Amino acid sequence: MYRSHTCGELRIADQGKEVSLAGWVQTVRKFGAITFVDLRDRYGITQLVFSEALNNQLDEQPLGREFVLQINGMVVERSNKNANIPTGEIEINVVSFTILNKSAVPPFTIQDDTDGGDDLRMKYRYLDLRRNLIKKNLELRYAVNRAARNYLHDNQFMDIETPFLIKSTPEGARDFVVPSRMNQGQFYALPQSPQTFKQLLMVSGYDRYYQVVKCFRDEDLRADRQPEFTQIDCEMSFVKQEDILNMFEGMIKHIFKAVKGIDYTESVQRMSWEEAMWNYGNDKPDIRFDMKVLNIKSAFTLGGDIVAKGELLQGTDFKVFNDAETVVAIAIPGVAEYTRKQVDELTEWVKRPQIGMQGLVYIRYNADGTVKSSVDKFFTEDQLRAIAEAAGAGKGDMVCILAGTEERTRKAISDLRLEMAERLGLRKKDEFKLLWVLDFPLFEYSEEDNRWVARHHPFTSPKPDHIGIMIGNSPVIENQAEYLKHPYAQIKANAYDMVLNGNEIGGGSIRIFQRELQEKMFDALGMTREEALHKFGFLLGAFEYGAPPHGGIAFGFDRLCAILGGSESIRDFIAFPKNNSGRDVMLDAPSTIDQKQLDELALRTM
RNA sequence: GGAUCGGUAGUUCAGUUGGUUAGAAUGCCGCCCUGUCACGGCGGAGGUCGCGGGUUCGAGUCCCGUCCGGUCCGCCA
Repeated sequence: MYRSHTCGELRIADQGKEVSLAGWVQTVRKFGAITFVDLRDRYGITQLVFSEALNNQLDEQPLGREFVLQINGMVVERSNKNANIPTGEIEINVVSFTILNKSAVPPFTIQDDTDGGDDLRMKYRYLDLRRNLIKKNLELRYAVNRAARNYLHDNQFMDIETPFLIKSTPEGARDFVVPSRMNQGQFYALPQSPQTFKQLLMVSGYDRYYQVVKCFRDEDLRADRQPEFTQIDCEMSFVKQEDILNMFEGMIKHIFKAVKGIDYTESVQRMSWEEAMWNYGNDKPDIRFDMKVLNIKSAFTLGGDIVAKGELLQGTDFKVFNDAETVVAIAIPGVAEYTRKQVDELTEWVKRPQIGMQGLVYIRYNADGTVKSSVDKFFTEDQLRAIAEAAGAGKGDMVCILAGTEERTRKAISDLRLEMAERLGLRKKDEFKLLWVLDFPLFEYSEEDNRWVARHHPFTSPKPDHIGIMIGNSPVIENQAEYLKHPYAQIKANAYDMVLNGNEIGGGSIRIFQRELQEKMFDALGMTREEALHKFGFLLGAFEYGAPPHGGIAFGFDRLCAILGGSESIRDFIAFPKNNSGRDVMLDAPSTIDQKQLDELALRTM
């Protein structure tokens, strides 16, 4: 027996017990005759005391950081207690010890505030995983996993595995492909999600399915995006949108409670995609704070008939605004006192290529009620005050106005809103605010291909009222610039996203379950009948045999864990993540393969 | 595909207008220390300044190229 207890277990009540412990040497603090060793395992740290009697043996077998050590000894009360660790009231008087394995000097310290950089930590990930911080993240990940599974199990969901080697159907993201040896020249694809399989399971009558499942997308990485990632993938039969929203609102609340101890009792706020774009410039708004967008002038419409025609600009003569497609503003609380330098810095910030604005117009709403702006030449004080107040500014606030083309400007005001909220400390890590965004457009126009593409995926059903638009109009786009006026641009989907603190954590839809409508959908996407049959014949076929109405949702598991853990980056919530270039620097993968392997696959390298 | 920041001791970083022998902290090694827990004290070792080229009397520093890493845009149904 290597150990009778773990290193996080012993307390003052265990005093006098003879115990054996095994773990890693965290630190060695050597004095003349007495040596303290902190022994660490997954459960904690326990202090060991090596008295003078063991000095000879310690001289022969010196201990170093990360040595694997097994000891036998007696639990005693400490004379100097350490309130910082749970085992701090006791220590072990070591009677005998065995070095189970030596360790090379680790390239970085195994501590919360490690001196290791990201690159090094990834290369020696097995050491990085010893650190408390990463361990806590993985524990949180497991807790979220367990909570989700418990909830789904209690609601009659059944975990069914679906295959990883499937057919490539390049709609949306790029597929990872795997060459087939037995069918030379042919390839499997790794699933971007188990979408069609879970729909087939609904056809088969497994009316509540879930899976915590790896998905693969061959696209560029980000701090919150990995090429292989995990989804909590769910599907239900005989449900309408409302049923799904309720079921999975319940799941997230259950996770909040189980993992964070949070009672999220209020019902989750809902808004349409149009409202989100209109009020926040973003389809996944962070609603922990207000700062809504004022649409001074917009090419985008809300509800089809409410249009900002620019009333606030009437009688003014500022060419930049008058010529712009879209003019939007936000009121930033409490920054009317910003210095010239700070405003200049903000202007530079919006002019960066990533934001791409030409400039920034500001209106200071001073504490004394006066207004001062960068465009005083073109506006009267009353006109400026009217804009400021419409943006929701009060005394002491500053209004920032951006102008330009619709899409870019709307994104820019959203970025500015988030940036300012971040700087003002309004994005609190320990505050969690959920939101359903509903009624997404069914289609999105792809300039590159000059056709409509599915915004969610091609299995998403249109709003029942909008099916007529699909049936009655051709998807052909005559004039690229006018695509927003095409009837297809108005079609809304039975699709929904769950947003947590400005992050999309889940998304789903009520699916198409009738062959005719599914075929119409493929038509709309510019797919020929032959193509549709070739790619999705199995699904169309299945719809012929009694497909029930169904819908579902998938949650980004890694991202959910990261947010609950208070981090922007998902990497530290994945045991073995890839780096920015999609490489595993520990394995040094991807790598070349042997000529023999290539030959078997009938592949040639470049 | 693009933008941007970085690469100097095992590690994290500093390094002035281009100028003598490239520094600090930490880690490592040695000696001292019986109550430390970020132990302390004294001493020591440790460098292809990512790589290649150029400018210059002289390059860690300036220029060009390249590789690697971070962040972002595009992309991610």
